[in-house]
Amino acid sequence: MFKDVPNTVDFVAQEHQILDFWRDGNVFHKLKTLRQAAPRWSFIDGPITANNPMGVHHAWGRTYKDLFQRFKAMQGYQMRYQNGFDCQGLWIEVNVERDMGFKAKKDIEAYGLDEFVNACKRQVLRHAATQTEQSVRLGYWMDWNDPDLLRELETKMAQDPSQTLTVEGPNGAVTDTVEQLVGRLGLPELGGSYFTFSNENNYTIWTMLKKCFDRGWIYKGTDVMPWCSRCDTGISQHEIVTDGYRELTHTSIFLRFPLRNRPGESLLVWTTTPWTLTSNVAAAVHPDLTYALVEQGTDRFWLSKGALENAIRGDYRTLEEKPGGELEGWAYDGPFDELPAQQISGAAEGHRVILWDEVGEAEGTGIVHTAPGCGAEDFELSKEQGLPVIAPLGAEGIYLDGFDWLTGRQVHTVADDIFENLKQKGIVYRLEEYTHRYPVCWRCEEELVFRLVDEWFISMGEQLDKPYEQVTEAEKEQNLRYQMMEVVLNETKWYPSFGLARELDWLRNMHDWMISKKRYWGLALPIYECHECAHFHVVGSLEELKELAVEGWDKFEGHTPHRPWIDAVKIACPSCGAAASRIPDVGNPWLDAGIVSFSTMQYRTDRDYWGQWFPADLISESFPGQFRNWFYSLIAMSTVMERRAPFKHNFSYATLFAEDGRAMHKSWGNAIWFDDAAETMGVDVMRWMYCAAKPEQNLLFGYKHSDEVRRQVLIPFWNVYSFLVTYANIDGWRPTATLWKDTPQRSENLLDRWILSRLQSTVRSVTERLETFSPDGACRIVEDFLDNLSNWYLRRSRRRFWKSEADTDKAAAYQTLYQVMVTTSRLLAPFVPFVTESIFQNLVCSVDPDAPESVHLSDYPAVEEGLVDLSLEDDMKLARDLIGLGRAARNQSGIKTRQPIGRIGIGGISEKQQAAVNGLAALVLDELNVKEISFHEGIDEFATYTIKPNFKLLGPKYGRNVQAIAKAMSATDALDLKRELDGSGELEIQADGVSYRLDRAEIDVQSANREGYAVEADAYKFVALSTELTHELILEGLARELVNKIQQIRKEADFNVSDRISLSLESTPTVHEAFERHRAYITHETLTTIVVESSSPNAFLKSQKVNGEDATIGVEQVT
RNA sequence: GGGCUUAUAGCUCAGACGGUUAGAGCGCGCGCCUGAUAAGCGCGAGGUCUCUGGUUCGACUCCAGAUAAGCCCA
Repeated sequence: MFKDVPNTVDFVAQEHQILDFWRDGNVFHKLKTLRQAAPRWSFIDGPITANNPMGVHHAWGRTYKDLFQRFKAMQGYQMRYQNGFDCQGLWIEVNVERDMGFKAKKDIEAYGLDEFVNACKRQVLRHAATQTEQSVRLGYWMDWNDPDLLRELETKMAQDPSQTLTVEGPNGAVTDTVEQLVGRLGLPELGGSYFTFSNENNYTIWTMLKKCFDRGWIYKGTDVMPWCSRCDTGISQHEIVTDGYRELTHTSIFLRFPLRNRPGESLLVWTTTPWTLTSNVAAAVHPDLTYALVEQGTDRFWLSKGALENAIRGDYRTLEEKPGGELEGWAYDGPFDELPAQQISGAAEGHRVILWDEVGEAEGTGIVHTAPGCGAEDFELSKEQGLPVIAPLGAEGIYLDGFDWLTGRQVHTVADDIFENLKQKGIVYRLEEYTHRYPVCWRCEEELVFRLVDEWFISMGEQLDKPYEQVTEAEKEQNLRYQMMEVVLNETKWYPSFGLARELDWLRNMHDWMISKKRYWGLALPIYECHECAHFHVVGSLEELKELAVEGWDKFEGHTPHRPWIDAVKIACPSCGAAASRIPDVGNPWLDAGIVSFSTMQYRTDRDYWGQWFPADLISESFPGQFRNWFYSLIAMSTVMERRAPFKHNFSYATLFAEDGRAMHKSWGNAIWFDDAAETMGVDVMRWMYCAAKPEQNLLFGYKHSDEVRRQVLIPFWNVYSFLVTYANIDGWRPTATLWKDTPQRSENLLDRWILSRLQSTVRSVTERLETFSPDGACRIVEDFLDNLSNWYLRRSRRRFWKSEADTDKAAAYQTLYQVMVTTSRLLAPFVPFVTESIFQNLVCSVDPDAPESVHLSDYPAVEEGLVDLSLEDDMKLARDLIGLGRAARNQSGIKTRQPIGRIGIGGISEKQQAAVNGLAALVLDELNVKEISFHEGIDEFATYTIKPNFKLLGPKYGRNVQAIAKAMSATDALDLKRELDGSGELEIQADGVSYRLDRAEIDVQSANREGYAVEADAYKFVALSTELTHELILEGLARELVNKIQQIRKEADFNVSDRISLSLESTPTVHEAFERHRAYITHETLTTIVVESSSPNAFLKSQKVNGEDATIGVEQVT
């Protein structure tokens, strides 16, 4: 006996049972053992930030990762199964700051850097534990750490990081301090997920930076960049995440810059950032725009003609016009010339009009206030034009010395006072509220300002003014940019394919990579600056550091390479020998993630091992953002290290939204937490939603969608399984132990042969789709197959299972359905690992003691070519099409399916197809409830025709003349054409004076209309049913109706399906005639053993209409 | 301003290689089935396949341009 399978199932509860089964049976480790000598398939996981619980959007990506890994495992490959956690950087810091209630960097310093860094590590461990548990819940098979161990480490880190602890690793016990154990997580001796805060990850980045340094690609640059004054750090181009802008309203100001040599005249200037006016050095105009001098009261302004309407309020008079070019060099009084910073820099003295092509007049005044210390474009301009640079802001957005009353003030607090100051100076024209998209800090939402800073960069190579194809080898040799493009073009494939174009676009245009950040928790950049000789040196390894160290080594030793411990070490400057300190900056976190194709695969310690796994066969992440983030950093670092691409295939996918089409947002009430989704929908359902989604399109995720998937995919699948087990148990049918993997025997039954062929075709297509990274295509194919299985094979086969005698046909039905279900479970195991496991356990493991103990330890099904019968699949398709047409005809005529019909006529199909229909006639007759089928050449008996050319054949043959032929055909009576065609087998058509001979195949004959028949037709074939009902047919219809009614009454009376009954019937003579004529049939179908004249008082009685005739039916159980 | 993507039924989406009745699910209407049944099946209504040009005998499909939306960059 199989374990009973109810037709309703709690998928969620079942998933928990399966999880227990996998865990208790160590099934994942058995899989690794099973494949340990197999060929390798390399997947590199993009690290998930261990900063929050996992979201349903993460589950999308993780489902893909698991899908491909499970698929490849069943195909017989070994894998590394290493998950990754992203651990360092500002996003971790920000959350820890928030938890601790810190407002600014000085709070961190007051708290103590060592404690803060420790807290960051603990935060990572905590969330890594949670995300691990959630991933396991999803069914994501990876070499996971024990979450309890991660929590234990977190606790012990809080107690005392220097205490010693022993933990079990894959190759035995490892003893070390807690701090070092945490620093060694993910390394071979400890196993489990990799953590980007690991010592190995950090030191491998050092190796990479050293290579850059040796090539002269690392430099310290001065730049004006977006700055968050709260985080007190620059926001690099590479890390502004998707929504780094907000719609914000600021008070903008129109003000006058009085011209020094044109008394009474001013430039009218506009800005939305009044704090930058302190640092004005020039005013830019477009050389080709027209500028006007307008008079308003006693004021005279210059501004661009196109900006007049927008800028000027009230009446004015235009006095004069000049092209912008003629304004060049005009000197003016700046708004803050009294400030020491203006005086010392020479800006106050030198204010003048400059020309700039980027000036526009769509907003503002067409004259752009230029402050090179406060804006990136302005800074560029200052370099071109030799303008002084005034940098007003220091750390935390505080005005520096030289700004008088502003010095010491915070930039976000000064706007009103600046307006007041300018009003007193009498140069304000007007203020205006202005709404625009303004950059904000992607972590804390603080409005960004632009600040002149020193940061460290990796040079990405000059952008050459020519297409990639024309870049020479010699140029490439020196240029990381083109080396990256080269490896990407030559060695990688992208899914969806447009990913390649997007990555190349980024590579072509990317700026140098800013790798420094003035923060605390992250990679310690191994850059040592000598204050004696200004030389800087990059240290490439721990060993080199030790060798060069001149002080502080004792304070660092035993710690992970993080601040503050690493900062204690000073080295001897390789140039002058003086003691040099590490720059205090930490690294950009994409360095951490980008190095993992080296750091996690023992690049530094076991180059052979690394070579076996590099490059990855696959990486997979969500594409928004990653083209310039992880994909980019991975490629950049791999190119620096080896000038090779880090992966062969990149499968990426879009963004997950809520069902309302908007981003999920807690405050909008449309967010769904992973845990809730998993326990409500079940993860198999979620996984199917993810797999079936088109990866290049955004996925709308929600409960409505999940209900649909459950109803349309999982429940039908489960119901077929439930049906099989239920009847197998009733019949005592048992498969032989090896039946699940035996080649199916040839069944005499066409349905069996058909479904087995369909199964093979499905196996073939699904495998192809998975091999080409098209899971959505695979899902569509599977859904089609499940529909075939459930709504055709099983529906048509039901009676084969019910019949009481155990004949060969019944055995064939059981064997077939059994083998189909087992193979389908294996086929779907990578997609929906839980339900398929449940089915496999019951159908296979309970029978065959030698079977793999899990479906996931079995092999992926291979196509059994011998079972493929494409012509049978075509024939069945034809039969189903005809049945569809027949049903449509019934619908049209209003004759329900229970009413038998004498004959249907079928036409428009070839003789071969007729033979096929004859072969499947029993099916067609039964489905349509008709007595016989007749075939017809033409439809004239049932309807009229339309005749059209077969465009597909005639188009290539006659070209444009096809249209003329079509016209000529439609002008002729279709019946005449049909007769001619039937007579001679061909058709002669005169069109535009030319005569064409068309044979049968070149003509489409289509039907329409009806006359006493109900006819339905598609492009070439038709089904006509005779609507005439003989007395015999009517009686038979009544009989079937009676069976139906009696069955319903049985159900209303709450009888069991196997209860025998006595029956009474009181009705019209016609109904009694029908009953007598079909008595055997009716009593057999309804399990009636006694027919009584009048019912006993205990009988269940019901009066109703039966096909319009009054009838009272009584039923009673017979004991 | 540049790169990439998307535009098909009320909604969510399918529609290699261009072929003349453009499909599914949901929703809606009608019907069927009832030994998978708090399911299932069928039929129907509903679409100028965003617009404009072009290529072609023929364009939802290919090309160009426009419009709108999204992502990225400037």
